[in-house]
Formats: sequence, C-alpha cells, structure tokens
Amino acid sequence: MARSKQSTNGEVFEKLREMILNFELYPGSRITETELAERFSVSRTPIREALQRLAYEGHIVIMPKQGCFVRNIDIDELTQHYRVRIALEMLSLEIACAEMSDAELEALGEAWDPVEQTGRTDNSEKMEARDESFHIALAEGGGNKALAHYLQQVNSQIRVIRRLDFTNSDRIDRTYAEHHEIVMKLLARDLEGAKALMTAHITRSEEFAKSLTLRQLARPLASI
Amino acid sequence: MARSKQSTNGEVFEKLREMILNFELYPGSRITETELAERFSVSRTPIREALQRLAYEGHIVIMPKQGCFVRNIDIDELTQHYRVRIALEMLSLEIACAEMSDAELEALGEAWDPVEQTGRTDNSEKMEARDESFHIALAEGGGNKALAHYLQQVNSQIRVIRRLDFTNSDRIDRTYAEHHEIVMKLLARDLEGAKALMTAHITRSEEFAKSLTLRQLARPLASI
DNA sequence: GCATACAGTCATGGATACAAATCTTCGGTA
DNA sequence: TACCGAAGATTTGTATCCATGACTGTATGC
Repeated sequence: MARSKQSTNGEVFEKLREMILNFELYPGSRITETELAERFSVSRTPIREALQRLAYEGHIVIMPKQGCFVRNIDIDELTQHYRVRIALEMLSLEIACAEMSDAELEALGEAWDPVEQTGRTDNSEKMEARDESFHIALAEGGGNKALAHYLQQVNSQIRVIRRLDFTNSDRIDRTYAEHHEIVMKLLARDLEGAKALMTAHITRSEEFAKSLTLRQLARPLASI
Repeated sequence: MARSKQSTNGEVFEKLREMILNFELYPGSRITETELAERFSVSRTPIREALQRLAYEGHIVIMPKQGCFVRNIDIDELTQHYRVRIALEMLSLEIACAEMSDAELEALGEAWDPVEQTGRTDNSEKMEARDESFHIALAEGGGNKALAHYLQQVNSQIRVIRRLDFTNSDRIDRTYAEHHEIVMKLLARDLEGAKALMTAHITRSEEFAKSLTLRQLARPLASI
C-alpha cells in the first residue's frame, strides 16, 4: 500500500518480479537467498523481505526451512483468477456507471481513442502496464479504493500471461478499440452494454494469452 | 498461502494480529520494533517479518523510516471492502450452485442447522472464525481456490469489526438461521433466492458490526 | 515573541555473525 | 546391487551490530 520509497528491498523486489515475469527465473526453479544476495550485491536481509512480498503477491512459494520456488504456471488456476477478475470488473463498471461524471469518462475515452492512439507503444511490458491502468482507473473512478486494490492483486496474479497478450500488434489495436467502446457505453449510461463488452474483452485476452503461454512454456521445457 | 509452520516469526505474527483485532493495540498507535522485540523476548528480525506480513494484510501501515502504526478503522473504507465482499460472495454462490453436489450442500446445511446448533459457541472470536469458514466453504466448494483466497483477504480486512457482530447472542442465532436458509436455497438450485438471502445476510451483519464498532471506538477515546 | 537552525537522541534499514535444520554424499551392510 | 545411516555441507532462521535518516528540544537571530 504505502511503500515505494527507493529502499533497497523495494528495488530488489521490483527486479525479481520482472525477472519472474520475463521467465528469466523459470517456474518451479529454486531460489536461494545467498545467491540472490551476491547477485544483487546486498545482504540477505533485504532479499528476504523482497521474497516475502513476492510470496504475498503469489509469484513465489516459500516452504519454511526448505527454500522458495518460482510459482508454477497453472492454467486452471489462472482461469479461476480470471473469473474473479470479471466479477470485480463488473462491480467496477456498476460503480463507475453510477458515480463517474461525463467529463471523467470523456477524458478516459480520449486516452484510448483508437484514432489518436495516445501513448501507443509496442513494448509489451509498457502496454501491459497501460492496459492495467485503464482497468484500475475505472475501478478508482467510482471512488472505491478497496476494489482497485483487489483488482491490482488479481492483476499481479495474471500478469505473467497477460503481458503476452501485447506481443501482438493486432491485439494492441483491439485493446484500444475495446477500451474505447466500453467507455462510450458508460457515457451512454448503458451499464449492461458495458458489462457485455467488458466480459468479452477480458475473455478474449484471456484466451489469447493462455494459448501463447502454453507455447511459451513448451519452448524452454523442450530444451531440458 | 503456504506458511503457518511453528516458526517464531509466525507466532509473533499471530499474536500481534490477535492483539490488534482485540483492540489491545489501539488503532493509530505507534508500534516500535524494539519494544515488541523485548516484549516477546525475541530479536527484531522476526518482529520485522511479522510486521511486514501484518502490513500486507492491512492491519498496520508502515511508513518507511518513520515506524509503523496500527491502522485506523475507517468506516467508509470498510464499506468499500464489504461491497467487494458481496460481489465475491455472489460469484461464490453462482459457482457453488452450479458445481456443488446435493450431498456436499446437505453436509454444509447440517453443520448450520439452527435446531442442532452444531459447534455452537459464545466465544465471539471462535464464532467469527466459524462464520468465516462457512463462507470460505462455499467458495471452495465450487472448486475455485483463487476465489476463496480473495475472500479470505477481504475477511482479514473486515475481521476487526466483523468479530463484534458475534458479541450478541441474537446475532449468533440469526447467523445460524441465515446460513441454513442460504444452503437450502442452493439445494433447491434457486440461485437468485440464495443471492438475495446472502446479500441481506451480509448487509445486516455489516450494519450491526459498524454500529457496534462506532461505540467500541468511542469508549477508549473518551478516556484519553 | 516567533521562526529557524542546529545538535542530540532514537528508531529503522541493512550487514554481519551465529544457530538450527535440511539436503547430500559417501560408506557400510544385507 | 539396493538400501540404510551418519557426517559434512549448504541453507534457512535468528541475533546482534553498524549506519543513515527522522523527530525533539533548545538556542539564537530577527
């Protein structure tokens, strides 16, 4: 919640998370504190704190007295997280539709105008962050910070595969279009329409990311 | 997720959480690592890890380089968490209604039969845990572990006030009755009926707990 | 009299040292 | 040859130590 200072443990945390998300640390592999400590040239103390945070976010699993392991990607489990995500996003839309002003929605809509393509990037990492920010903006727009918080938790769970969705330029185009359409429905105060679009939007990206993930996982496995 | 070994930091964590939930550590008060270390007769290291975990769960707030403070109870914020909770419980019911077998539901129903009152207790702490277990059982019943996980996260946020709901014998009676009714609706595969009951059930307990919380908070404040 | 600056004290963040537990490996035996 | 066991090595968990940064109180200048 309230952290993000330029503390060592924070930096280690960010770096490790990136490494996991980029498959530099392969799912299932063991992580030893000492090794990380010397790799990052810090002591074990900040490493341990970073590992705890990673465990809390679900990226690694800590087995007491045995070490910690990069979490395996379980497609079934991700499906469950996506189902929760949809439920939360539906609530998000309900609140946004009731609480957000036209001006706020218009601003959000412009940021995702498929014609303008403001802030367009082909960097999948950046694009994924931008995509997340859209959904978080909707959640926060209605004023429910707690909802935004939980949504971010879900995001951190599915980020591993979600990022793969934006390795494809077509998918980026569609994301712009769909985000824009959702905002338009909200502007028209058509809650049910927005919900339908959002559900389709999430489901499509879920399916696409999953299929890419399976290929991604198959590749390194073959080389063992 | 996978922790709970009998490690020192785990014990400290549990004790501290109980103290916070029981208002032994008053909201807003400052916590110093050194003080806790000597109180529990351990070094600062396990204390710090426990504090981090408590911060993740939202019970305390860590201000870098400034110390950590017991989180203030913010009724508006709790309202937001309750809104998320209802959304999750609705999903829980949808899945349970579709996936859980009659046998499973009957077993759950018996455990909450208002006539039998299996496992009835007047200990509000125990009763609160039992109440949580009902809702978690529903979430897990449908096989969605992720959903159960998020529900538990919400629970840990609202536990502070939820526990107060069971300081009243009438409220315990109602809880038994309402849990039973919800299961009956599910057995009849009446999803909408179950949803309506669940929403009312949660809202009632929310309102009751909130009003009690305001009184609880007013008491110690007066003595300062 | 008030505000600001400086110094002292203290708590946190990180590094190092030590203890305990798990894993590994090597040797012996059935 | 396969299995069991013990000793060594490695790793996690805990304690202590050091450094940096934040708050407090006082003194001085305006």
